[in-house]
Amino acid sequence: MICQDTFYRHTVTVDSIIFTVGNGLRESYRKLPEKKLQVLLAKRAIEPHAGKWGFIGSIVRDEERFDDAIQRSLKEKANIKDIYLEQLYTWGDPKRDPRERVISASYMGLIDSDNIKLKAGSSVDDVKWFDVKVSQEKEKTIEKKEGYQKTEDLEITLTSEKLVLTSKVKVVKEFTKGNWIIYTQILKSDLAFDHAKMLIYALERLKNKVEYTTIAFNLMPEKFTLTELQQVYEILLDRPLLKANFRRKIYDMVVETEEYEETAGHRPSKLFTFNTNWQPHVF
Amino acid sequence: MICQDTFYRHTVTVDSIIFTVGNGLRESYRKLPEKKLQVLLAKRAIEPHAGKWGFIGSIVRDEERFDDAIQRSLKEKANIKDIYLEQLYTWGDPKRDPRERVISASYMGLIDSDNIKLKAGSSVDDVKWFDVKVSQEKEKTIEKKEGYQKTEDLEITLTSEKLVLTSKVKVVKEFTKGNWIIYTQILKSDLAFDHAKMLIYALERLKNKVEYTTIAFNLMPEKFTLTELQQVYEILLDRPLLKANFRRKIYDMVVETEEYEETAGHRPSKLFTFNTNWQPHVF
DNA sequence: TCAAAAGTGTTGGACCTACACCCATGT
DNA sequence: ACATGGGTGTAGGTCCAACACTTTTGA
Repeated sequence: MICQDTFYRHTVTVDSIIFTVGNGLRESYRKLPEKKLQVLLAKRAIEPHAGKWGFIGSIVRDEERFDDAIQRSLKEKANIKDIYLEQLYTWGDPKRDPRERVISASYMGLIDSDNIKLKAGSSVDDVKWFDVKVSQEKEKTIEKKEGYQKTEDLEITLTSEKLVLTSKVKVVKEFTKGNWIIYTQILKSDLAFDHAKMLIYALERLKNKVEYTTIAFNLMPEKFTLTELQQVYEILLDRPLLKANFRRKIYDMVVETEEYEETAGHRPSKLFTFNTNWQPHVF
Repeated sequence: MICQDTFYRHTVTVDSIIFTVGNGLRESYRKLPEKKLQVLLAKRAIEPHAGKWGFIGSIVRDEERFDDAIQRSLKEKANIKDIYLEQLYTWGDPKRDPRERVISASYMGLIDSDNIKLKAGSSVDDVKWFDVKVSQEKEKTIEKKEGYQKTEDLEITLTSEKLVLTSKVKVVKEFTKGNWIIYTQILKSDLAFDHAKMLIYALERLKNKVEYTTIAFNLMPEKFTLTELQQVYEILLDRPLLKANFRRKIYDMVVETEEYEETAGHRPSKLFTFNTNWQPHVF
């Protein structure tokens, strides 16, 4: 049995879920452009799922570190270099790839898309930013003996110009004896593999981390206005924030510059940068 | 190149880092027993690292889900069944196994050790709870251009009766542009593989999760006193808590029973159970 | 009687929420 | 003039840390 075990070998990939916040339309000369959450997808040129859109990833080669595989795939396939990434979760379901078992370690990255010139590379036909919209279709909470269970049907809509990809995912969150157990099931998806699941998972983590870290700053350009920063927070948290309170909260994390945004229709706003001396309160 | 990639195959394992809180000595008839954090280790019967102590794990078989592999290995090797586990991190360094590349998905579990009868099973010579002590030997913070860097030398001491295992680990935490990047390096370790790294990582996560979840309840028996619960929190957080404040904080999460602890030397304390109707404030 | 722990009440401060208000700009 | 966003002040409430105090028990 010991010797047998040494024969089990698996294909392992890394996949990156890259988010950015893009500008929408400017309604009038007075109004600021709307911001919107976007995710990077590539159109697969190779089987399986050739022609479908999915996250950028790659098979991990012999003697290749995960980090190297991730950075290599992003460079080769989309022309993205040296970005902040963090490991999210490793997906091990034997059936997640239709042909053979493939284990995938997923990573999340956040970038300012204005700093990046996307370019489709090897084994992908196209790379694009897709606007992300998740809406809850149904929701049900039932009491259980030791806790309760919440079922949500989510519809994910990803749009890029005329392209629209939709997925439906059922999320069952069970709270038993103090622990969350979460099952996710894809009901229908235009995305490759189980990437709809990965997206839901990444969005959840993103929301959580925005609250108690400074990851949101990865989405900002070098210099930004406080309203821009607030818009980014609002989009990530998916709720409106009060200006005065938001500013007090992030006061220590930013430093003002001497520059102003030359806008139109209203008072110009000061530009800020990230305060590199800022320290989180707890280590 | 596409065809080439399909040939890369890797051995994948799952490893479980199981914590419990055990009782120490009772100094006098009046005093309560000291509590101490413990971690489960097995003495490896097979190569590589035969004879060394390490976490319980197993190679993931064909068509086997990660969860199944974890639960199987715990049952086969230590006689532990159906416990709460959560995925921690996947370690992909090509050199982490001395013989061939092995990728490991690590899981963290918390149990009440009194509910478990440990029994060494296949491919392990022994399984034991080890008291965990981590002490900081050196610490240095240096300012960098965009942030700062903190270096810690940690000494990990794991003890079980007469057995003492020590490890020294250097942790470099870099805070750059709002992101934590953490490198860990094992200087010296009595544990198998990179398990010292895994332990440090798990302890960090454990501390964080105790603050904003109810995982600590996994360490408690069905019925417990509030002081016992507080002791568990104190050990996990590694700092003393004030009784009155602690009780107000966990007030909603517990329900009192009619029973009392028959103690000695002081006023008997009421026994509580976890409140299964308790809901975290934010979903 | 007394050491140890069980258990509760109070106070001041930090922080958060909500809202109100004034300022500066381009058309 | 005015719509729009820039920017700041304040009042009220909640939560938390720190401390003080009373109660109950077994030896």
